[in-house]
Amino acid sequence: MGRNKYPEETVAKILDAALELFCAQGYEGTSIQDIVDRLDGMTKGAVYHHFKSKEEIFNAAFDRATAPIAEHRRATLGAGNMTGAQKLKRLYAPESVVPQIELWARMHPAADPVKSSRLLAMQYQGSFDESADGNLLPVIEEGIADGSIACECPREAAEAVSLLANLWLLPLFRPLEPKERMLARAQCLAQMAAAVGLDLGNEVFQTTAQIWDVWNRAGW
Amino acid sequence: MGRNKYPEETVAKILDAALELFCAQGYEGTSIQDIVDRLDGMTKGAVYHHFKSKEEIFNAAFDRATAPIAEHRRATLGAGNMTGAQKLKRLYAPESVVPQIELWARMHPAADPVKSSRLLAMQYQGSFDESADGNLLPVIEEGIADGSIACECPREAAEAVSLLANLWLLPLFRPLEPKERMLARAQCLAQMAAAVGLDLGNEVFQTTAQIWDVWNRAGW
DNA sequence: TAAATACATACTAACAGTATGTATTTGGGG
DNA sequence: CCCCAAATACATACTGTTAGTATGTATTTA
Repeated sequence: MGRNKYPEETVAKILDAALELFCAQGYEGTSIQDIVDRLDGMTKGAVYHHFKSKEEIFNAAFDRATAPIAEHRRATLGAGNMTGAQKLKRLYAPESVVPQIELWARMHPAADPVKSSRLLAMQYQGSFDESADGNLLPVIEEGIADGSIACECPREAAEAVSLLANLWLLPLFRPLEPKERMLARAQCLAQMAAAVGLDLGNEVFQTTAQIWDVWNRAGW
Repeated sequence: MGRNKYPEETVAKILDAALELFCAQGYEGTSIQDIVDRLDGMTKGAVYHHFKSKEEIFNAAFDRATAPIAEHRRATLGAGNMTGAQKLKRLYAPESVVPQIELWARMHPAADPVKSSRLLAMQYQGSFDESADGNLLPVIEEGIADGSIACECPREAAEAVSLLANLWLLPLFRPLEPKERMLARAQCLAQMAAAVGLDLGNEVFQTTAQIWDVWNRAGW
């Protein structure tokens, strides 16, 4: 194929193919050759010219997919002068969560924790990162500072809520439960969060319902 | 090596070696050859005579290690005529949890979610199984039946508590936090559980402290 | 026009798993 | 108790697939 004048197009193609395959088949279930086969005409040499390992492709593919969504989430928080409590509610409102879910749904992850163990590990690690360096803990602390949130253990509450939201409310690695069960989970999480001073707002239920719709429509 | 009169000894050796390696290096990080190399003189043929795949070795190794502990846990619950609420507390008392933790500590799992992603997936899946088919949900329902527990969403509460206990209170896949942080997590979980009607009892704090000691002594 | 870039081609090493061979034990008939 | 066939417990030698590398070549850039 000679040489492409615009190599970033090649990189984009590689990452698109990789993302889809990693989600559908898992990390171990996807070979570099699988990816190459979707890149009509291209060969492994091209892939290994742009990326030094399968690991790097995996990380780059997910970073690329999730970065704009994280950016959007940050943006909705930054705008206006909201209290910490208001920001917390917005973090779990449909407008913040649904774009992320639509991405996941398009990626068709396998509803099997073992096949998706690598993705699961990412989400697990990500839950701690989200609470520490991401949005959740800072927002809670902001709320404590401005008096809109009363929480005695901000770090712990953030971690627990983040873990449950990412690994329990999101139906990524398990077969989709009936809608009312998912709503019951949301209700349960909201009660638990309230017990440690976090009001997730009533919008979590709309969020959960929309997540379910998206997931159900995607055929899970 | 000819043929062993007592093949179950060979099986035991294989599983012992496999368990240690899978924990220390993860599933993908451990090759069959790694296991064989610890079985002085034995070869791959022996391994594949007793087990049909790496997957099967993995499952057999963990089943073998965890079965007696699960049995012990069941036994402490069965004995005597306790209410559901009392059984629930006992589920998180040191006597129920510490044996399990000592096993994990001996196995030296890697404190890295990605390297241990397969184990993490096991624990994740196991959390749902534990609440559904295992001890937790049945105990809660027993408590509801005998009036000692008032819980509106037993299934959801069981899943949430089980997930947090297994993936957050147990320091399996993340570096060990300072002791006071772990105790704060326990406190936070207890508050959250109480909010959905589950009293985990005061022994969770002793349990958490003992877990920390075991883990710390094991050098994490 | 020389160097850097974007690929392709051809290879290696490690891996899970298989096919097959061989020695030992077991179990049943005399 | 003994003999022998079948089953068992391994060892040896192999295959197919994989991530990754080494190297070659055409195109672009400076």
